[in-house]
Amino acid sequence: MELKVLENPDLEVVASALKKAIMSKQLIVVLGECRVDYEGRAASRLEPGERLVIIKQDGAILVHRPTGYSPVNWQPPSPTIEVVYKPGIGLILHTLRDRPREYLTVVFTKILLLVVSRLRDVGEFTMYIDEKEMRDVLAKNPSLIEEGLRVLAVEKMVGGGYVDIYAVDGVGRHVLIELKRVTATREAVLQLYKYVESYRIEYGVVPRGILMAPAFSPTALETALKLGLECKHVDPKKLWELLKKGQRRKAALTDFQGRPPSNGSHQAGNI
Amino acid sequence: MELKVLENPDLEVVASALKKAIMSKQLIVVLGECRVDYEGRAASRLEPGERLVIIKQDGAILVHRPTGYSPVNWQPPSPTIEVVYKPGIGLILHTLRDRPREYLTVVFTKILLLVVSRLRDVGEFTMYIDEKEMRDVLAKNPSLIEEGLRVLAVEKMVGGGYVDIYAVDGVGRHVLIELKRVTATREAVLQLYKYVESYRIEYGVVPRGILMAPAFSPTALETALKLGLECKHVDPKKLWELLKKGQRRKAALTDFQGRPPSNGSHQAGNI
DNA sequence: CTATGCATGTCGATA
DNA sequence: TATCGACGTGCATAG
Repeated sequence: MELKVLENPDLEVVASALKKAIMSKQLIVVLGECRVDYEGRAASRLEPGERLVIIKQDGAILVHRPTGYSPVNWQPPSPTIEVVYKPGIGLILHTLRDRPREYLTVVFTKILLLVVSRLRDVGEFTMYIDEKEMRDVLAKNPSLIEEGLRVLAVEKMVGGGYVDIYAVDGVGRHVLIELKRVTATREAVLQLYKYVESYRIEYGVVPRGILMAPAFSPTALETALKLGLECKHVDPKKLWELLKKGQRRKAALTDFQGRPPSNGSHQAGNI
Repeated sequence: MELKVLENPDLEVVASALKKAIMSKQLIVVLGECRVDYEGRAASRLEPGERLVIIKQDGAILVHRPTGYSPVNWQPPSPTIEVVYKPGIGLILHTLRDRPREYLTVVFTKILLLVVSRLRDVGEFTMYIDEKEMRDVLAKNPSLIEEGLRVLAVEKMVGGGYVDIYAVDGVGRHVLIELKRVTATREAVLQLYKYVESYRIEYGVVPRGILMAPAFSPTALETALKLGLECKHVDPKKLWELLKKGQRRKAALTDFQGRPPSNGSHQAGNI
C-alpha cells in the first residue's frame, strides 16, 4: 500500500501534495489548524482550532473536532475540490457541489501532519437484521404475530404507501401489520392508521391494524388506543436468532449437498 | 502539540501505545487492515479490508472505509475501551456501552500507520439559520406569512406536540403554522393535520392549517389539498438575510451604545 | 431520565 | 432524477 507521511510540512509543500493526491483519488488525512465556512442548505462558520480533516477517495470531505461522533463540517462526495495556497492567508481547500448547491471552504493556517494513502477495501459488510428481514421472518412464521394468522402479502400497496404485512386472522378479518425495529412513536401509529383508513375506503371493510415493535412510546400507545389499533411486542433479537438458525440450516444444506446424510431421517423431523 | 507517528509498527507496540493514548484521552488515528463486529440494536459484520479508524478524545470510535460520508461502523463516546494483543489473531479493540447495550469489536491484523495526538480546539461553531431561527424571524415578521396575521405564540402545545406558530388571521380565524426548512413531505402535512385535529377536539374550533416550506413534494401538496390544509412558500435564504440584518443592526446598536448617534433620526425610520 | 422532533441529516429503493 | 421511508440514525430540548 502506498503511504506518504509528512510531519509539520510547509503549507506550500502540502498544497502540491494535496493536488496530486486528490487528482489520483487517494485517501488524505490532515491534522492541522484551520477555520471552516459552509453555505448551502444552511450556513455555518467554524472559528480556528486544531482539527482532523479527511478527504476520501471519492472526494467526500469530513472535518472532525477532537470529540464527538459526528463531523462538525462535511461535504458528501463532490466532484470539484480546489486547492490554493495563498501566502499570508493559508492553504485553502474549496469544494462545491450542485443539487443542492453547497460550498465548503477550509483554510489551514498550520499543518501538523499530512497522510496520503490508498486503501484497498473490498471486505463485505453485512447487516444481520434490518426491518426487511424482520418482516420476512414474521411473514414466514405468522404464529409469532398471532395464532391462526395467514399471511396474504408483504409490502402490500395500500393507499399511498406499503403496509409491511397483509394477512387474514383466524376468524376471517383482514389484518394490516406495521412493523418497527425500534421503539414505535406516535408517527408509526399514524402511519398505520393511514393504511387502515385507505384500506377501508378502498375495500369498504374495516381491517384490524396491528403495530409491532420492541417497545412503544406512551403517546404511541395512547394514540393507538384512541384509533382502535393494536400494539404487539416483538423481539428483534429473537427474530435475529430465528433468522440465523434459518441461515445456518440453509448453509448446512449447502455444505452437505451431494453428500449422503448420515442420519437424514432424524434431521428431517426438525425441519 | 504532542504528536506521535508510527509507520508500519508492530502490533504489540501499537497495543501498548493505544492503551496509553486512550488512558490519557488523546486523539488516535489508525490506518490498517481490520475486520469489525457489531452487535446491539442491530448486528453487523465487516470482512477484512484496509480502513481508517479514529478514536476521539472522548472515546468516540469511527471506522471509515475509503469512500462515503458515513462511517461503516462506530460507537458514540463510550467509557470503556479495551485493547488486547493476541499473537496469531491480532490487535483487538473492544468497546461496550450501555443504553443501548452495544458492543463493537475491531480486530487489526496489520497496522500501516498509527497517529497519536492531542488537538486543542476551542474555536466557536456557529450555525447561521436553523428551523428555530426561521420560526423566530417569521414570528417577528408575521406579514411574511400573511397580511393582517397576529402571532399569539410560538411552539404552542397542541395535543401531543408543539405547533411552530400559533396565530389569528385578519378575519379572526385561528391559524396553526408548521414550518419546514427543507422540502415538505407528506409526513409534514400529516404532522400539521395532527395538530389541526387535536386543536379542533380541544377547542371545538376548526383552525386553518398552514404548512410553510421552501418546496413541497407532490404527495405533500396532494395530501394537503385533501385535508384542507394550506401550503405557503418560504425562502430560508431570505429569512437568513433578514436575520443577518437584524443582528447587524443589533450589533451596531451595541457598538454605538454610549456614543451620540450622528444621524439617529434618519436610522429610526428603518427600525 | 424519557419522549419528541430537527438535521447541511445520509442512504438506498423505486417510480 | 425526485420522492419516500428507514436508520445501530445522532442530537438538543422540554417535561
